Amino acid sequence: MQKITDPAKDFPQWYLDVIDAAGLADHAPVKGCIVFKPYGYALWEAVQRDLDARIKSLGVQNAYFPLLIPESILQREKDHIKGFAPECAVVTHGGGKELAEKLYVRPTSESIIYTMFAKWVQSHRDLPLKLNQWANVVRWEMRTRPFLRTLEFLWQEGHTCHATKEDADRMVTDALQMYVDCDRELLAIPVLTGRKPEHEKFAGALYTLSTEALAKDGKAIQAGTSHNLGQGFSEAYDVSYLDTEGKAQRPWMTSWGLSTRIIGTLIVTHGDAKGLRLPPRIAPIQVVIIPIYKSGPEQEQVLAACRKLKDSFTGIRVHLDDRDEKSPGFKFNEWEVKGVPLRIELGPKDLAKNQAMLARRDTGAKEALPLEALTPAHLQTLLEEIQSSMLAQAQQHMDLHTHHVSTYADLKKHIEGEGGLVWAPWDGELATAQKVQEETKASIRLLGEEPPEAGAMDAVSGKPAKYMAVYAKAY
RNA sequence: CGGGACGUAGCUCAGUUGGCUAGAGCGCACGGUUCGGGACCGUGAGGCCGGAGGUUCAAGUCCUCUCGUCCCGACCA
Repeated sequence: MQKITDPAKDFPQWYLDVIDAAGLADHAPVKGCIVFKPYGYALWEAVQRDLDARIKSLGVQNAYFPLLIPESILQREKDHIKGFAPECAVVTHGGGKELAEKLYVRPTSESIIYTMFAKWVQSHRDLPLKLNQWANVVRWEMRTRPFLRTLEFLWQEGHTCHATKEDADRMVTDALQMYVDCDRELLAIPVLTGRKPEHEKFAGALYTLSTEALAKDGKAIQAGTSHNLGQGFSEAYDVSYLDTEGKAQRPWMTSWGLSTRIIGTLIVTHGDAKGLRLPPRIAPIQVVIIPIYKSGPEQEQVLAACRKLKDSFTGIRVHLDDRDEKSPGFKFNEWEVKGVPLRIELGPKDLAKNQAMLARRDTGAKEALPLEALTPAHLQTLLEEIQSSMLAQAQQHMDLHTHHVSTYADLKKHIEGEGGLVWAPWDGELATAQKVQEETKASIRLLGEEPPEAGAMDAVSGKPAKYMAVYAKAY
């Protein structure tokens, strides 16, 4: 197995090494696409299980819409098509013949879903209509990297239709909170939330809310986003309903999504020089048991003890690595690369003392424990402790790399130094944001909920500030 | 799509001014000895040198085109 590049020396190479060494994904024979290997797909399945339950608890039902969207349908919302057309894959032939109308491979599904909403929504009694789909989408990105940006990616996209702006606003914030909860509780990823500036919002949206995580290299990553689409899509797709007074009304739409990019976010949030580190709640294997023995009678004794231990761990995702051809040292390293939170080592010396060694992946701490103390309850407690410890570590990293500045010099200093999230007053002008982006590569990730202090000036332009903005280099 | 680096065994790479039968380490298969932090010995399998075209008596090596990967930009989840 290959050695992993030191993340301090070459973070991008470290990222690729971890994906390879941990067996998460492989390059596909298609430009910009990856194959999810079973261990990597298991992570996505865990996200799906967790998020699907949360989505349903918001009263949203799952449905599925076609992959291919007729050009005429995609074109109906002007801003939307303008934003997405340049990065779409287009099907021009089918059945050996050129198609009369081109079919777009969905880059997102607003257009086709709202075309159906137009049929399904007639009365105020049909609202709210709340659907979600788990799907793949294609966006022809110029630059790709595994999980973080691929031509085809997997995600869920929620689409809802409401009678009032207030209802839609509530849906948008509920969806965003759902992502915050999933990020924090399942993935132990702390996130910052806020509104995107006008020039960064979703094509065709009224406004966009997003969650931003912070990678270990100081770059920001969007980890879940939620849009209030206003009435523009209702207009474009001719969705209307009759209110209680029999008057035709335009409903309000929302859409929100979280993609397989979250797996990349997981890697760059928690990974270390030894490889992947997985928070217990998402880990496909939470505890790995490694037997240690010389060939001979002790082999079967040790293995029997390991099996007994494994069988006693009900409710825990446990794996017994009983491969005879690999040495214990090899196994220690392999499971550390794969990020398994807890390791139990059991050998003849332990057996003689009726104990086992217990090692934590998050801290590296190792301790001897009597076998009778290795109960499922004890392990569960420990796994929960690791879960919260990993969230705390990530939160600490984010806090340490969050700065508030009032001068452009300080903004530059932080961005060009260790990176991170930099709060600065912003005058709301696109030109100011562009100047910063050109000179520092940092963009405005989101705007704070609170307005700037009275009299605060933009750190760059010197004009009166309208917002508190978070600048960062981003993935 | 612009700039840079690179495509030789599953992986990482070596291969001299173009020259004879293309190499190493790791991994893989088999046998044996091992097993408390990536074990060791032996044997073996595995290559139209990314692809196409060209120059040449002769191309992994030189030229052109093309496809792909990685990095840095612009675009974006």
